[in-house]
Amino acid sequence: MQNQPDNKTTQSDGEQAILEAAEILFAQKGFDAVSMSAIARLANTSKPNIYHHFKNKNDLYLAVMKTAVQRSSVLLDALEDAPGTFSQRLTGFSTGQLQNILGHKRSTQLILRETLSEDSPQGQEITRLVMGEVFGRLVEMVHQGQRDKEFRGDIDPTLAAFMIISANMFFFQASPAMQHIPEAEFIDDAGTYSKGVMDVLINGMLQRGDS
Amino acid sequence: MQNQPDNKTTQSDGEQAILEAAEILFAQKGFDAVSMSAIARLANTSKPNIYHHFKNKNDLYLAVMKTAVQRSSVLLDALEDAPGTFSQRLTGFSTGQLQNILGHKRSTQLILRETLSEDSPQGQEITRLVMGEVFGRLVEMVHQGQRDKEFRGDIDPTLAAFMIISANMFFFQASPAMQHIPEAEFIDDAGTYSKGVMDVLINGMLQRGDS
DNA sequence: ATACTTACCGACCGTTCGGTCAGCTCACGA
DNA sequence: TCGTGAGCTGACCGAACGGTCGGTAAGTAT
Repeated sequence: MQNQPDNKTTQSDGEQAILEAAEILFAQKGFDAVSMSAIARLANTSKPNIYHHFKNKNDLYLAVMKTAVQRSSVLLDALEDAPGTFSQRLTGFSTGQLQNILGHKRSTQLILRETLSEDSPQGQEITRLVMGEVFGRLVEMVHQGQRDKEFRGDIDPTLAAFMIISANMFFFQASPAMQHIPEAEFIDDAGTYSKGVMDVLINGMLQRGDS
Repeated sequence: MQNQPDNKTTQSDGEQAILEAAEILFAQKGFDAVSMSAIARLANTSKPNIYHHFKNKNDLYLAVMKTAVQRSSVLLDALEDAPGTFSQRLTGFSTGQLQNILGHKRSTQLILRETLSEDSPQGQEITRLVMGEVFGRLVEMVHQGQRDKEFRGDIDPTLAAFMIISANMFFFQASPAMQHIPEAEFIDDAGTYSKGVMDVLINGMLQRGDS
C-alpha cells in the first residue's frame, strides 16, 4: 500500500515527506512557531514517526537546513563565469542569482532567516558557506573590473558586492509586501528589476558630465 | 514608593515596564517565540498583571507595534527637506534614514519583521504607514531631480527609491552577520557605508565615458 | 468608617508543547 | 517457518503555553 504511487495526495518516501513538510513550515513561520504535530499532520504521518527518523526537533531543522544549503550551493555553480565585459558579467551574475533565489523561495527564506538571526550559532557558518561564496565571487569580479580600468578605482569592491546582494535579497524579502504599493510596478517582473538595478549601479544615476 | 526614581533597576510605571520588556523580547525573537511568562519575568511583574493591562498577547503585541510605529514616524519628520542639489538631498535623506534606523534598532526590527512577514493582516497597513511615507518622499525627490535634468530620465524613480531603501534596510539586517566576514570593513561604519552607497548610486560605477 | 477603583499576585485552568514507549505490520533472509 | 529489524502508530509523559480566578494592598472620594 505504500510502494505504489496511489493515494490521492501523492505521498512520498516517508522521510522525504517529513523533510518537505518541515521545510515548508519552517520557511513559512520559523523554528519556534512550528510544532512537531503540525509537521506530522502536513507530512501525513504521526509525530512518533518523525522521532523515528530524526532524533529531535533541532535535528530535523538541521537536516532541512542542510538540504537547503546544498541546493543553494548547486545553484551557484550553474552561474559559471561568462565571457564579456565585467559590466556584462556582473549583470549576468546578479540576474542569475535573483532567478535562483526566486526559483527556490523556500530554501532562500530558510537560509536568509538563519543568516540574519542574531542568535543561533550555526548562523555564522551558514553565512560563510552560502553568502560568503556569492560575496567572494562578486568582490573578485569588481576588483578585476577595477584593474582593467573598466570600473572606477575609488570604490570599495566589497561595498559594491554588498549593494548587489542587498538589492537582490531585499527584493526577495519585500516583494510580497510591495505588492500592495501600486506605484512599484517593477516588483512583478524580476527581469526588469534586475536590469534596472544593474543599469543604475553600473552606469550611474547622474547624467554623464557633472559632479 | 513608585513616584520616586529609586530602585537599583530603574523600574518604571508598571504598564510602561511591561511594554518595554515586551518590545525587547518581541524584537529579539518574534511573536511566537516569546511567552507571557518571559515578558512578566523581564518586566519584574506577574503574568496576571499583564492581563490586567492588556487583554491578551495579541493586544500587547499591537500596543508595542503602535509605539514603535509612532516613534518611527516622528523620526521621519526630522528629515525635513533640505536645500541643495537633488543629489545632496537624496544623500542626506538616505544617510539620515540609516541613522534613524540604527538609532532605534528595536523599533526597526519590530516593524521590519512585521512588514516582511507574509501573513499578518496588519502587515499591509504598517507597510503603507511606515515604508510608504519614506518611499513616497524618495520617489518624489528622484522625480523632481529628473525634471530638473539632474538625473537621467530613463530610470524608474520608484526603482531608484527602492534601491536606496533596500541598501539601508539590508545593511541593518545583515550587519550583525557581516561582522564575521573580515573583508567587509564598511559594516562597522554606517557613515562610510551610506556615503559609499550613495556615491555609487548617484555617480555610477563606470568611469565616465564608456558604455 | 465605607465603598469603589486600580495595581497586583498565587494558584490554577484546559490545551499544546517536545518527546517517549510498548507494540503493531510487514518485507526479507535464514 | 521463524525471527528480526525497519517503518510506523496510539497512548501517554512532564513541562510550558495562553489565559482566568479569587483575593490582597493601597489609594481616594464620600
